[in-house]
Amino acid sequence: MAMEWTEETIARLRDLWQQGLSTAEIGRQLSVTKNAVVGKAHRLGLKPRPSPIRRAAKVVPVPAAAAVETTASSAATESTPAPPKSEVTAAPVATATPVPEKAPAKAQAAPAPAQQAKPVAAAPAVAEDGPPAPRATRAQPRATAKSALRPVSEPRRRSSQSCCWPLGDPGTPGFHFCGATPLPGKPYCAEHAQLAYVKLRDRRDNVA
DNA sequence: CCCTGATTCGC
DNA sequence: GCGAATCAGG
Repeated sequence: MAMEWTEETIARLRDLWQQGLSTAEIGRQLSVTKNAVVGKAHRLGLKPRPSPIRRAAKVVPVPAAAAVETTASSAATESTPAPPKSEVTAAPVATATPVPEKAPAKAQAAPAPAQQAKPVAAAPAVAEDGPPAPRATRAQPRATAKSALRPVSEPRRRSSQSCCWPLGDPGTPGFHFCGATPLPGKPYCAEHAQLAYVKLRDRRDNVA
């Protein structure tokens, strides 16, 4: 069954996406797979994040018919003779977005260093429910978390004006977000930020 | 092997 | 429209 992309889930997707979280991570917090996340993100039109790969020349059949219609309509708009080979696609970085540098980002930029410390939705007060409430268990199953967790100074990228801490189970009637005023540059309010930024290396074991 | 995102294509 | 399968780079 297809995921119900409600306004709330979409809003969350957008928010998390904007925060720079990885697709897999967004998926975990949203209880969907990374594929679903990236797929939806595409359809939503948002998706200008650094891609690890270039993926340009594939084994796609590309019959001779593809070369047709070059002259027909698009006068001088479309004319890509296709690069000869390994074209180091100069990743079209955000057009006019103050995207943080990549280099320094590794040390102190995005709130999601990935693979080490990540803001995860720890089970709020509704954890007793039992359902797929976001949880933060398994602190350090492996030694990957060698570095200490520290969000340090977040880049001033206020995403929303309300804490997006999830309360309840997404998809259920009672689900809603905290809504309180978040900390500057963070998606959560002061209280939830404390719970959110914990060390954790959870994998994908959604319950939904 | 782990991770990442991108694209395809059956549903 | 959705997302698993697949691809592809780090």
